[in-house]
Amino acid sequence: MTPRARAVADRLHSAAIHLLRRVRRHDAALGVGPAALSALSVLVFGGPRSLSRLAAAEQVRLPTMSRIVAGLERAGLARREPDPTDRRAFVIHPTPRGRATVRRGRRRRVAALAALLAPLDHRRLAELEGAAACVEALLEEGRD
Amino acid sequence: MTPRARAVADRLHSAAIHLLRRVRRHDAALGVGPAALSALSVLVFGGPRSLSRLAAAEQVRLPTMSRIVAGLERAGLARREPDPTDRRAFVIHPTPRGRATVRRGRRRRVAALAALLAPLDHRRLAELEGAAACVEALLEEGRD
DNA sequence: GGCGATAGTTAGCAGTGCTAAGTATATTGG
DNA sequence: CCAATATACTTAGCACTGCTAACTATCGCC
Repeated sequence: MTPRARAVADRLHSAAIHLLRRVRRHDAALGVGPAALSALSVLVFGGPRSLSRLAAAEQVRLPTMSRIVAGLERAGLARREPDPTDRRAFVIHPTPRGRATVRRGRRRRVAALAALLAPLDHRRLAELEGAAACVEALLEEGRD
Repeated sequence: MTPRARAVADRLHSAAIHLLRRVRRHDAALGVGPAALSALSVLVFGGPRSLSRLAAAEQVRLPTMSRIVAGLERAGLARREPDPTDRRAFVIHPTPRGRATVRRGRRRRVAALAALLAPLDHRRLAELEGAAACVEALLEEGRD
């Protein structure tokens, strides 16, 4: 373990915490919590899936995701269909309202970050995007 | 607002959420919540300060930070000294145990991220560090 | 001295994480 | 084929962390 990796890990952690705190207020205006919004995004962009698979994608335990999906249903943002191949399971789908909510949240978030990203040139933007993609890829493959 | 910025904002948001969920479990072993740990880190690395200034640094409201600091005190990780220049205010200091806890959390976090960052070459590491620094700098100057 | 601003607390709510324990269905081994 | 085990999900209950509203105490200024 190099001091280099230590420093990078610390900075990533800190930057992630502060970035999320910044956007949190704007997401709050949607009336949907951050975890619910993130799960809904997965359904919209990654496609419908079972509760278990959604929980795995979000790195959260089953009961947590169960409650989140119950909230999404209550809010009319997702619905569950029976899984024809397994009567224990459901397939969770986003509703049209759910899709609209994800789009709206995305717009708000972008508006909030616009002021931040504005001063960056293309090279800098590309670096940020590359870094984010890199982190996501590492998390994906390093799935314990 | 370019589609480019939209895409970058989305990826940053998603990467931040998933990165934090990954490290959360390891931080849980400390017996200190993530917000408390982050506040304590600020005290350790950024120096003692008042509740208000700590809340501002963490982008959190006063009552939230008040409760967090109360918890840190109860756990023996921080203590408050009266501010000699203002009898309404306190200066929050980390205790030796608080410093040790931050160090331990840092070690655990690094161990957790080590497996992720291991496959990266120096160029990639530098890119991640640059991106994190960039985000922090933007958040700092864009302080509303 | 008094008035508005600032530092902090308390109470109470919502959201999100967890484990433990229970139900229902699937799968597997004898 | 039936019993044991494993899996999908729910419910209950706890902890942490965000918020606003309402309060107290002090500060700074006229």
